[in-house]
Amino acid sequence: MTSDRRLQVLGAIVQDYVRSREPVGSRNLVDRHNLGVSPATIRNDMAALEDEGYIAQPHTSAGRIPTDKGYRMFVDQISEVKPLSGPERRAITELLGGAVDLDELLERTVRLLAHLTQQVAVVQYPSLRRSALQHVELVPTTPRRLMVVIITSNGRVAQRIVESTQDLDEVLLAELRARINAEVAGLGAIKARQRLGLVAEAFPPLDRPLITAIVQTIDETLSEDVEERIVMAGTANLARSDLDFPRTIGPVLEALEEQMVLLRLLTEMVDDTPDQPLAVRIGWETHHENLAETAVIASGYGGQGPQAVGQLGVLGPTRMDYPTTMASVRAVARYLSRFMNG
Amino acid sequence: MTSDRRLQVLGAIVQDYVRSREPVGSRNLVDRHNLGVSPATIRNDMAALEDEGYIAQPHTSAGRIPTDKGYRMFVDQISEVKPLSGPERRAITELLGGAVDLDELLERTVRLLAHLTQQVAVVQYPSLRRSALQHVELVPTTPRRLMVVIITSNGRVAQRIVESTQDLDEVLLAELRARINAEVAGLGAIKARQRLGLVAEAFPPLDRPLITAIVQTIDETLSEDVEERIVMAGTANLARSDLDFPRTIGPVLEALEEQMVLLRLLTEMVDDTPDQPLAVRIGWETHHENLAETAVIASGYGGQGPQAVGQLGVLGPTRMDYPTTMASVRAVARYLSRFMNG
DNA sequence: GTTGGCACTCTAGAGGTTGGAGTGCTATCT
DNA sequence: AGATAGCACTCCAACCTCTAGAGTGCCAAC
Repeated sequence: MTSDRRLQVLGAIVQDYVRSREPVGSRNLVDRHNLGVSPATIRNDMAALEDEGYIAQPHTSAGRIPTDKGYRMFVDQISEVKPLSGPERRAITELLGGAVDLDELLERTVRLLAHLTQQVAVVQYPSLRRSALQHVELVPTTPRRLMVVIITSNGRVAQRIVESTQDLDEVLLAELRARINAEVAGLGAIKARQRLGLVAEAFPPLDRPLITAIVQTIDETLSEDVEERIVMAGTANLARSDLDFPRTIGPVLEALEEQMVLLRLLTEMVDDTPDQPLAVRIGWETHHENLAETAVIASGYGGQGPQAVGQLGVLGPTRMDYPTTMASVRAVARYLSRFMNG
Repeated sequence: MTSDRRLQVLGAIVQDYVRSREPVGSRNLVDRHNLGVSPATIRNDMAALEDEGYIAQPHTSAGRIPTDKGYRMFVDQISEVKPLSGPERRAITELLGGAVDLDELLERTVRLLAHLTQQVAVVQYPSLRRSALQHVELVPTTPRRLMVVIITSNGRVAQRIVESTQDLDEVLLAELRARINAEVAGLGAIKARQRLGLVAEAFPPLDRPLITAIVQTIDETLSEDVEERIVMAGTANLARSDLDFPRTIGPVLEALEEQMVLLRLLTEMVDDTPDQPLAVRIGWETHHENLAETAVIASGYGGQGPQAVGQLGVLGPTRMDYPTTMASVRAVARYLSRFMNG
């Protein structure tokens, strides 16, 4: 990639292809974008771009379409992400501000994102591992069964059942509850787990088994992957783009059902580029066969880079409007961060 | 519908069409099912069936396909639902038995159902309105903010935030918590709501505003539709059948995103036929344009008929294997009931 | 490095044709 | 009266063939 104009040509091809969904030829290109040169010149550039692997032709004597590598170059070229319009921002503020609890906030966020981008949107619940604890509650539900409720400062609530071998003592529970909360309230999960180990020592040996069980349950809950959850919206948008890539919708839906795959992908993505606010994976870059023709745009929220408490993003065909979609993802991530406590 | 053989013919048409996905003609029919009569005779029966609206032809000189009315007749004809095989039952028991909390139980259930039927599966969370309360917890999260956590006997946990105008008094909260639980624990939501009104009276007027707010929040949570939730799985199965009804997948996905629509449909269905264990809606019977070519099979779980605590079901093309699917839905509903406490 | 010209390639779409599956009807048989 | 064989008719789906048009690559000229 040397010439400056070639970049321009690549960008034009991407834009036109995204618009028209059809291979774009040299004549059309000079007509729509005033490049100031003749089709023949463009053809030379195109040949060069094809040699370098940025574009390809479906068949001889058809126009060119961008390759994954071409999209990648295009995306990397995007420097400034354009902000949303005033009314859009106001609408978002109003929508997200009206949410009454975390579930609703995330539900509204994911719908908003799907609506803005016209793609499939995904939002991960705040990871317990990276959240700060607000409160731990011990609720006896039967004489020998206890529900441990963990509440984070960003509003997430997790529950676990603990079975006891002996009848539960209300006084002991109250003391334990106070102790645990004094120890861990306000702390991040990692520090909290360290502190939890000390709690048992303050109690008589007779009570240790129960306390250890409880502490261990909390510890597991704070560390395990099982607690990771995601919400999704906009799958109907897949069917819209179905018209052009009909064979792909099945695999994509399959991938969406594999929540673990999605979660891993999202975290990987943002971890790989900790300094960038937005992470983009295009086609094979997802390393997932079912997503070979899909692009993913993701961002952390509720904290900068590695401190992000969760991820959100959008999946769509590689042939998507990257600038606009990236703008939406970034904006929604910011608004979600703002509206989430802690 | 008079002749006995005509019913047989209708059934044969339904079966063949479900298998082959192609209009079925008279010759093929007599070949595959040994009806003991000639094609010409069948043609007469088919003409009659068409007059009565049970079957139709896509175009003149094509075979017949069942109409919604035809499927309906076929389904109503199914008397005994065949049980699952031994290994299947064992696998289900093992799978559902391994769930550690309600979220996981429902998640596993919906995946199981999707897998068994190869369709889209839907499971509604136990409705708070029809669940028995187990415990209400009041957790102060900031000096003036309170989280009300409601736990039902079937393991559902709902939370709500209550803001107070004055600093919260720990002693008062303890008393209130004890009082509320003494009043409502073990009761169904309806009775609990009645009892809740009495709680405030036992406290000094000064504390009434806060208590009223709390009680009202609980009351709302127990009554509101907003708390209804569903989980879904198997949307990828839509793409499989996509090959034959490609235009329909979009609308269906849209309908699936409208969770309210689904919820209403499920409840309506089971309410309409309170005595039947299974409810079936075929095509237009759903009264929903997007589901015009979709059939829904639903069942309540966790209680007989109107006492069911929630619904579960399956959506698929009207051209589906009703007997098998119905068997799966019924079986899964039973197993879920069994594995859910309360 | 750019451009015009030109021969070449390939696809998508428009007719045109045909085989086969299916129907409805009528006359006949039981 | 119901069942059947025969027959003429219909219509789709599949297969050809053909062509127009868009696009390319390359070469010679600017």
